[in-house]
Amino acid sequence: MNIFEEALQKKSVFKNRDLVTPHYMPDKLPFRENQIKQMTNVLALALKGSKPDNIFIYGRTGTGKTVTTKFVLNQLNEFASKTNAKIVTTYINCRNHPTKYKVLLKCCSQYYPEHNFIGYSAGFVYEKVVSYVEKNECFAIIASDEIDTVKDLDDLIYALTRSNDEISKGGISIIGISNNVLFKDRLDARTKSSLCQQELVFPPYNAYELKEILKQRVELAFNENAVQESAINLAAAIAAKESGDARTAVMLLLRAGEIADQKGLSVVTDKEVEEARKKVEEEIILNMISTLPIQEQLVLLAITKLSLNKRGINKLTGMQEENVLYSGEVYEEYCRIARSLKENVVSARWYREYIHELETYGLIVTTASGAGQRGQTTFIKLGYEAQKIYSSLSKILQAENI
DNA sequence: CCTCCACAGGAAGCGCAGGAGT
DNA sequence: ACTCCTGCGCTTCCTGTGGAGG
Repeated sequence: MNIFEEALQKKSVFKNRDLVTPHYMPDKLPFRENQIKQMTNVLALALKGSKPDNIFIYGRTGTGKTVTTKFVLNQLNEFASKTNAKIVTTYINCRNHPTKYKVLLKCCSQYYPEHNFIGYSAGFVYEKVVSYVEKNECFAIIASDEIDTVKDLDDLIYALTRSNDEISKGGISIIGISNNVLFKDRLDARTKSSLCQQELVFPPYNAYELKEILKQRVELAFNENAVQESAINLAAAIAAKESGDARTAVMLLLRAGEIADQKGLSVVTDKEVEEARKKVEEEIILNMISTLPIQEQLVLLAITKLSLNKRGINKLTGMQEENVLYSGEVYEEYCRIARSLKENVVSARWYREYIHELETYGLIVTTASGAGQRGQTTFIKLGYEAQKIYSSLSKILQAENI
């Protein structure tokens, strides 16, 4: 028998596996009715012929910011084309378009699909965007996901806000999406007030909500009775405890289903979810680490190596503690590693910036030294199990040929 | 009490790449 | 095609901090 024929004939717990991948966009968004209503109310102004306020959306990863926004924009487009309202919506992931210029360029490529504006000056592209809106007397809604990654955000917001003065009929509105709560406070006061005319918060899902979401997905994606109720509960409980993140919850189910398939089981139980949990956690860590610059990976490597090799003894109590490291010794270890790998070694000052970065990603936890310690230092601890980080790191560094 | 230690983190500046202006 | 400009990653230098030790 052909090996592919064999693979196709293999029984599966999935009815439609695509529906439990993170890319799938459900047509029902439970527990986001409020946010949808608020967004709809603001954007509906465009249908009545006046410019909607700018909206700023924030919430942690996996709280449904992106899907909800896309969903509302889809509905808006659908309705607008039915009623011949002049509305253009653009969705931009700013991680891939991290400057004012690139955001505007992306808008242009949608407004003028037959033209290619790459290489034109920033001013020209801006004019093109404004004149399109002006000429068509339409309302442009620009949704900028991960807006905190835009370098010259103040300029972008200012330019788009100001453009509304030049446009007599129609207007440009911005929907900014961010998962960084602190980001809002770092903004220039003017930018902040114009971007945050309307604010929307997406709170993390609790265990009950996650359970309902998972149930809905299970019905769509899995065969009937292929997932035990308790397995769903467990997946929801794990995700709720760790982050309230719907994406990890869905990933848990997906991996659990795959594990069941591998074992040739027809039902997904708690056991598979438990196994999937390890896998998903590793995937998350691997993902996070692989996007880090090499130097930060080396700092992290220094921390993991030390935590694996060393006892951590609290000098005050003399007790065997969890692997707590001193900032100084980590720096020394990092220098050794970097030198031995023939990578350049950054200064201690910059190393401290790296430590901050790593902390914001949750990969490490730092605490200021208190009494019992000579002088001022920072204690560093890993945010995840050292062994897991170590295995991810060695995979990545190997792939990079280091 | 003063001084030293072991750092934290601000300020200034430097070399570089790539984009803008001419 | 050319210079000019600007942002980025980084270094150097410096001031601040709070306990330890004399």
